[in-house]
Amino acid sequence: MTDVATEKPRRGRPPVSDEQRQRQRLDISRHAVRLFADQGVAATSGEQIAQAAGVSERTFWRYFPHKESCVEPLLTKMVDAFCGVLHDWPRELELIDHLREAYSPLLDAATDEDIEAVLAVVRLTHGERALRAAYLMLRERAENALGEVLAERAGLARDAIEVRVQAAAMSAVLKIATDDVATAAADGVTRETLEGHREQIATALRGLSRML
Amino acid sequence: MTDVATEKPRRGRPPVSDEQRQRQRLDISRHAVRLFADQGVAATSGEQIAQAAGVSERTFWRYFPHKESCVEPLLTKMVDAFCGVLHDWPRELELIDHLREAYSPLLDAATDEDIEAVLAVVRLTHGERALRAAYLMLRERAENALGEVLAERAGLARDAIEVRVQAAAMSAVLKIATDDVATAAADGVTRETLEGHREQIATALRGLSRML
DNA sequence: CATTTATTGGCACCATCTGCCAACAAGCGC
DNA sequence: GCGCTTGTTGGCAGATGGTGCCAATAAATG
Repeated sequence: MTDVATEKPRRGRPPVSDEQRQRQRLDISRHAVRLFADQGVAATSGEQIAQAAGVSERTFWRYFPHKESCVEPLLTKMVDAFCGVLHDWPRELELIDHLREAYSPLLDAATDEDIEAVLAVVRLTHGERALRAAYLMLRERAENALGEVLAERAGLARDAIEVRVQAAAMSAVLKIATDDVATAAADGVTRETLEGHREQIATALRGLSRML
Repeated sequence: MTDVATEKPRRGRPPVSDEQRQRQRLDISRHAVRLFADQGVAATSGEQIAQAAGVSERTFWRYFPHKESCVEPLLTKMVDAFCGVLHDWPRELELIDHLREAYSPLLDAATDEDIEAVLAVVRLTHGERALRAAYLMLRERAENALGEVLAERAGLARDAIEVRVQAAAMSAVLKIATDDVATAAADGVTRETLEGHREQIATALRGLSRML
């Protein structure tokens, strides 16, 4: 009776592992994004995505509550990686210096194709309302993670006004930098454009501090 | 042949004026928001909104491309008012000082019911994904307007990085302040809660500058 | 009143997404 | 292997979101 796990003999088929599920979602996500980029979101039906990913339409809708949320797994992967870097941000370093050190592994963690796909999505969000909405909501999640890191660093409560404001401001900076890189990489991603993201962030951060 | 207007004798029924159309949209908007607040967005059908507003479902869908965009007229009214205040921001004043002077008329321009409705929408956006998306897109429009004001003040191009970053940061501050006021006014709006918005903004702006 | 143009409402239609259920897959003890 | 239990899948029906098309009507002009 001490261990909760022993109380359940666990009969029957076990549920699929969470990672398994995530990988499945990610796989579908890649197919969906390719279709979105090729023919637009509106012109891509759920049936089409399901077929491309090799699942029935029904299970597709089980994996994704809305069509637009197909972009989520791909984007979250990046956002999570970035949040990880953020989390290791040592107290004594400026953010930009920390990024200079820790940014490259972030890029190596993903395949070039995935990075390309993510940037394609970011570009798509400028014309596709539905995607824009999904994108913005994801950025809010990132802002939240950023808020927690900042709160811990400053020794303040997560909901302190300074923490929230600074998280929002930095998040905005990151958004702009990302947007710039995405448009710059419109035709073909080179290692330089990606490394440029860091410096883009640096420039933007400077622009922020100059406003007093 | 010199005047374009004289070339067209204009026969047949004239198109409804733009303001007329806006007023119609605003009217429907009010009905929709009430329903949204009462029973949630998902539980409110387009048919229901149309019926409440006294138009056919078909024309309802003509006025609003998506269900969620029903909140737009009500929100834009506020955003536009705010942008107007921003536009009159004299070069020599700090933003917060300008707001202290010009903020009250903004509140008087709308009925208490509309203000209440707007705040209700802002609160709703925390739980209703669809509304959140619409809300965020509207905020982007506001950020854009802010960017133009800032660009003019600073004598810089609209797409200069400093301008964009500062607009984004200030927009984020405004968002947080608005959120706080909306939750604070959860049960009943008093004049104080609304005037408090100004000071909320002031506090937030201070929090921003403290980040260096 | 006839003509012209704009808006409206009704209908058919496709796409999105959900509930329900039968089929099947994957573990367990025997 | 066979049952038993549980989780996932796919198919089908159905509600809702949203669009195109067309007839009816409204508002102007002469």
